[in-house]
Amino acid sequence: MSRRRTERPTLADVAALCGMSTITVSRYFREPQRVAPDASERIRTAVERLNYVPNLAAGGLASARSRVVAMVVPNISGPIFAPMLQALSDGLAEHGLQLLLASSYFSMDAEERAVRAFLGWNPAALVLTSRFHTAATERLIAGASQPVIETWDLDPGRAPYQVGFSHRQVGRDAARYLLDRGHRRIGFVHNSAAGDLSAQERFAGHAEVMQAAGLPAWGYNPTAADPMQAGAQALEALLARKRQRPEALVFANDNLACGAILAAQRRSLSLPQDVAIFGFGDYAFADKLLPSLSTTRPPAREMGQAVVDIVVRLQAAEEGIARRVELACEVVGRESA
Amino acid sequence: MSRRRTERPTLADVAALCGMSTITVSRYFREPQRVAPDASERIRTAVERLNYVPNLAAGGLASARSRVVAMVVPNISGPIFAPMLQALSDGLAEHGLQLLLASSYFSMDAEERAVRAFLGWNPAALVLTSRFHTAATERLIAGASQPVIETWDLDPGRAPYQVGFSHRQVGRDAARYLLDRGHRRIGFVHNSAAGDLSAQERFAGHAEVMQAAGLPAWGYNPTAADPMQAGAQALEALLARKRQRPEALVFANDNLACGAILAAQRRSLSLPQDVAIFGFGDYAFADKLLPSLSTTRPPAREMGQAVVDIVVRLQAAEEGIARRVELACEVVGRESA
DNA sequence: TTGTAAGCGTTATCAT
DNA sequence: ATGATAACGCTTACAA
Repeated sequence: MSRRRTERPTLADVAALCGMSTITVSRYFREPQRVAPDASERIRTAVERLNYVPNLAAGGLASARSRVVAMVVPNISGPIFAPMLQALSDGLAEHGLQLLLASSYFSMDAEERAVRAFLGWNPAALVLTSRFHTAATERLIAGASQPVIETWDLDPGRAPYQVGFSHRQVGRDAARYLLDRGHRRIGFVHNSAAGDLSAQERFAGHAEVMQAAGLPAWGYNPTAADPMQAGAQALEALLARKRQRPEALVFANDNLACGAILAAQRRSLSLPQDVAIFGFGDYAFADKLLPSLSTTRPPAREMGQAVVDIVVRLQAAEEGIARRVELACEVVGRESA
Repeated sequence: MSRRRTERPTLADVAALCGMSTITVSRYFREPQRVAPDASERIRTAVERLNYVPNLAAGGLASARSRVVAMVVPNISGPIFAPMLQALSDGLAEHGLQLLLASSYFSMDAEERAVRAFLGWNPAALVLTSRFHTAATERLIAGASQPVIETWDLDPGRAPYQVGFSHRQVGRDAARYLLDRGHRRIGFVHNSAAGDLSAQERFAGHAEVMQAAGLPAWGYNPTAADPMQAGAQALEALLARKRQRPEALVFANDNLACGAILAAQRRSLSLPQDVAIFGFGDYAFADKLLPSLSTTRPPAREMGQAVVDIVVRLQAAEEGIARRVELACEVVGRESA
């Protein structure tokens, strides 16, 4: 008995219409060069006539492969990951691949749920952000037959493919940039959002350079949940200090730094004279602030493209794909530091 | 002969491990209340032991339904659509649905390709941006058995579900806002990116109100491809006019308006005295500029939530789901106008 | 270059 | 409450 619930034509309908077997029509889509020109032409016509759209669930089931790439990002709407997503989505589309997306809000549990659901699709690849996951996620990706690609971070010790940069190096470079400009009392403002382990890596790099220069490394923890408010809070609190008033501040990200710049505007401070401000991320607003924000630009688009490259080469079953792609960040010196 | 290409456990493996049939295990996932408590418990243990992940392609094939919602947006990384995507993705995740995403760059052909690919997944719903599509896309969605939801626009004449707002009304409201503030020579700066038909709707609303007030409606077409540069170009050109120098400018979007504000900063103009600036979109940087940008906030998150609501009710086969959800935009008066 | 047969892992249907 | 069986629409393996 037929269980067809849609009127959608199938491969069999196309095959019947042009008097060929289903497998030939199937080949027409997957390996066109193996189908004779006149057969191709007849198939093309039939496909058009019926407005045939291949059922990808059926294809995925039969081949145990799919043309989707699944990615989990902390958030979609933020200025951080969007450029990478765009590059990823565009690059995948060029190769006939599609993007399945979920956001984790820096919650490893949410990431785990997303990974679990995604693996059910047999994705061509599973792309994650950062290298910190729950134990269950680790188990899932270790047992997965799909390739896993971690982004925004690097860790030579790990098994998955990695496309990223060194957060520690970002911290080092920012500290050196400020030291080179003569600052000595340099503070680091942490992200009030917990779970941003990469930001802690950046602080580690910062601290490393400070200590090598014989200077104290210290961080400030704002309590405000909203990043802009947290940045403002940090600025107010630190400039109010009688002793050890900082000359420069590195913020865990541009949102925090932006909050500080706006707070400085309101208080009519002049930056960077009163205090130099340095961020991370080079968000879209960084060059629009007054003063414009000095920050570090992560290789967002480049990471997206590198992921596409890996996926495409995996699809083609190429050999010798590099397991680790290290990309460089760029210090963008503007007015605020 | 077995064609299994992965070691991944299947429903049959779980069933074998706990001595039940596959269908019972299948029910455990889909209709838990129909499985006896002790059976449930045994299944739960087996699932955990094997780290079982359901094959969604198989499920989708068998049921002709899937737990994915496919969406095509003009772009992912822009400040415009990201908040809606975030709300959509989050809302879907709460209901165990996933988001398949593609960007069209305002190209109807790219949209068509994406729609074609997406329909192959039998998505629970297909979500599009705007109501302008190629003829082939129209044919595809007309013939699709999946529900189609159009967003960011409204058109009573169309068949798909719609969740949006009136761009024409946005144009009207902006013009009235500026008229109320005493401006009379008000210009409209078009988007240099072609294909943004919604922006032309906003201009139509603008023109309507201007003409009703007995004032001329006119638009300026910048040529620079980059929106920020286009905005700057428009400001320079229009303020250089000897006669009919505008008192206020409505920009097709906040990017253009931002370009104008930064250009004004460089020229040390004082806004809104020299010229009032009004945007559209309420992008993340709008309140961070100096002066902060007056603009219209579209109901981005609300649209995402409304789409989720429709999808969930469709999944539950509810009756009487509204085919058109009209949401309101909000004029956000700040410093620039 | 094309075709046949079997199977991918799940769910709908019907039966008990 | 549970199960047997037959699809779902496609691709693999092998054959011709």
